[in-house]
Amino acid sequence: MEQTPARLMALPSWLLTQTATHTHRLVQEELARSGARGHHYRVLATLEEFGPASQATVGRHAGVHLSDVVAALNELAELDLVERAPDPQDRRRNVITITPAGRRQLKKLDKRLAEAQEELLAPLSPEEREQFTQVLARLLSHHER
Amino acid sequence: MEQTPARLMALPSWLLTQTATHTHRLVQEELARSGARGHHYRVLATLEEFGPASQATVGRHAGVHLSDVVAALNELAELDLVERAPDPQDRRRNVITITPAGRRQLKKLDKRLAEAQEELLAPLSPEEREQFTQVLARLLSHHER
DNA sequence: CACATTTCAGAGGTACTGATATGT
DNA sequence: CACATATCAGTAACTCTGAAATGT
Repeated sequence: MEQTPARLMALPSWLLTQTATHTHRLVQEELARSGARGHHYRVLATLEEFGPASQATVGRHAGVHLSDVVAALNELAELDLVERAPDPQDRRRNVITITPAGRRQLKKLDKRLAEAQEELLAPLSPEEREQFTQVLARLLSHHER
Repeated sequence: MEQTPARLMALPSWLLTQTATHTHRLVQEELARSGARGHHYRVLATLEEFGPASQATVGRHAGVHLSDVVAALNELAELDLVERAPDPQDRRRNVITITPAGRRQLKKLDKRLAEAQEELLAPLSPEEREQFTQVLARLLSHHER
């Protein structure tokens, strides 16, 4: 990469989105080593933390668009990491449940992601990492309102 | 948006990429108000700061993939914001030059982006903004090596 | 009837791969 | 010949829109 215009280097939005691009690549590579992709982790994490739920609910928790939840669940069900069963209470719904294999996969992915964080934050001291994370959390919650 | 799994909220990579998504949207909306899109600003800024250059050079400075430089320049040339002329020294090359209208557009976009930064960083104090920007710059330069 | 859920088809911006034609 | 440039076609992951079918 050659020199970047000063205008760009001074723009937080540019620094942020560029860093996010690198981060995204790191995360994707780590997940791929366990045969998973972006949405898979979010969906599995949601199911483990909030329990069985309809696809719509899973999507809202996981921040995955409804249209994309379908595809993600197809893939996860294919690998027997989740189960999809009709809800007898409300026949519009499917109830999605994480399987034991899904929990094992989730644990693996947790480790992968821990490594990705390490790579991402490598140049920062522990205090800086903490601060940085806090600031990001504040920004995100502000923009989610 | 409903509650997000704790696992995700604790992941810097997640916070970063999510915030980047919001940021990207902010920036896009601002640029769109002046009829521009992502690559346009980067290309114009590069041309103004480094002077006329070949398409390949522009792309490397602007961080835009060569395949995409072509399309961006087509659009910018269509709007008379840049000029594309064959290089007599090296007949493989086009020399790209920003036009006066291009400079005016760039100034407008600078203002748009300043507003986007303001929105992005709204919850932070001036010192926090400064720190945050510094940390991002360190992370980016680390991952660009 | 209004509304929620699942599903599919497709668009739009970004990043990238690969092939080709042209020229140094 | 190796290499650089400009161009085009197409892939991939992500986010989102719109519409249809089903059910509450």
